[in-house]
Amino acid sequence: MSQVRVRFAPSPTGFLHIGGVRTALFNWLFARQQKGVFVLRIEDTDQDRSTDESIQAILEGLKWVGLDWDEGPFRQTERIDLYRSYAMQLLEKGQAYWCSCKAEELEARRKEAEAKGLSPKYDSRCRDRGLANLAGDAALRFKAPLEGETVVDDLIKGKIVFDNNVQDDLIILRSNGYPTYNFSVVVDDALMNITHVIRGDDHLTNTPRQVPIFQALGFPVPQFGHLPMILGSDKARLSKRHGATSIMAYKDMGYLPDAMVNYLVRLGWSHGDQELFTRQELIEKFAWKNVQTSPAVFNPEKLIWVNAEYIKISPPDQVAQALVPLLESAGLAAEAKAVSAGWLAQLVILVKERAKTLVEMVEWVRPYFGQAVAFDEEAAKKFLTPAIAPVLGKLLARFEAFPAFSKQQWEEAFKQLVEAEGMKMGQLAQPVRVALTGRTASPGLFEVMEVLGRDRTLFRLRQGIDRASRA
RNA sequence: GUCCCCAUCGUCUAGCCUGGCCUAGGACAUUGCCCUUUCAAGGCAGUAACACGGGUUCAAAUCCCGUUGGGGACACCA
Repeated sequence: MSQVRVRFAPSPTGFLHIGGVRTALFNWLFARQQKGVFVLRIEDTDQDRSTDESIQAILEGLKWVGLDWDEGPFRQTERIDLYRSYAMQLLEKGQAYWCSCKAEELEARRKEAEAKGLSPKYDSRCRDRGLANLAGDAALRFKAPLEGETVVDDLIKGKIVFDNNVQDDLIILRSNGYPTYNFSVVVDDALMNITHVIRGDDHLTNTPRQVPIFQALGFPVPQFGHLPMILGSDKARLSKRHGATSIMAYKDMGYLPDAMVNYLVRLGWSHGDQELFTRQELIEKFAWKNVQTSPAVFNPEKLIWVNAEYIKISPPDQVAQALVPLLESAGLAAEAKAVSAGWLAQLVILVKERAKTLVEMVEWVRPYFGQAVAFDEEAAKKFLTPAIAPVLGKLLARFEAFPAFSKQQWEEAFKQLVEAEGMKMGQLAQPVRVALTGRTASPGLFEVMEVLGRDRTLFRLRQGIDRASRA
């Protein structure tokens, strides 16, 4: 068995979307598992819609989710001569012909046929005219087989049979000399020795159009695998109105790349009851037979859960690193710069069980930067009252007696005071929480103090007492 | 309209190929309880599905046919 070679071939007409990432992911997984080659090819033969920014967005997106490619990126626009020469080969062999029908005419005939309830396929009127492209404005059409059937043994869907008589003679070279998708794909997949074409379900009906071209060109036909689509909550194809579809939008929303990969791979693939996988496990356990044949609805809530899990289990320094850009865009650039990576990782540990996304984490982490605390007015009003001020004063005195912070000792001192005052834990804990963090919700008090350190804890306690006495 | 694909809890899915172990399992979400200094996290419990109709068989979620429903494709887009 020769080496597995797969490819991801997006068209650069926008950002890299979630469906594209999933397609790339399955290709990548298979390549890595089989010790094969993952090729990246940019299908930019549509001059009007392709942009360089879009190519950059695709590369950026793939890099973010960690799907590295071994060859490419190849751009089809740099290979135009290649397609032309193969098209000419077909013409010479009599397997293609020039068609002088104008685009508008074809459009009109299609509409007419549809109105009559007929198939909108091309009527092959130029097929046997033996036209030459004298004016240079004809399109080249492939002579599709008129009878028989094309059988595709799909890796995911199994055997699929298409009647050849429903296929029409598709254009392989436009009148402007540019190849069309179905042709350049075949030439490239053949020339790049692609062994397995793994793509979205939406390409399934392109397969019986491409297979005869492989054959006409004398190329071996690769194996095909068609991944079911991703749907929105209304079961319609996933699109902008279902929420963000750009992979990079998820970075901005605070998702971890590993979480995206884990969620996306489980959307259509499973390994028993397992929900969370490391990359290595994914590579080892991936199998076509476990790929779903039916489309899957994208569920943002489960994505959030997966992300929360990854925030909890990923190495804190790694999460901290991913958090930095989010801190920056939240206006905490200077603060993030002022602290050490180690301390930031401590902060992550402090709040990681509470944040489901990095964006949420930014808010959880905000109170721990800087010397002073910013009070939530409502929280301060409710808990930093004149009545509590003297108790906070006593707590401050007890804490000050310790030359250094010790979680056990300080907690002990705190509890003793609560008992001495005849209070309930919460009656003192909440005011202290507000003094320390400015808010009514936070991680455990003594974990907070640990991250804050002795000096800042005492400073903020004084700040809280001051506020309470003036209330 | 034509062609193709698909069909298990609200959602992602296990089970289907190789019928019996399925009183249909797990996860997300949801509900309740527990834990608790707040918010989370966590633990426990609950609600919830084989689209429908025919076959085949001693036996069907599983095999076959049909219906219905959903998706996709029918461009000088990819």
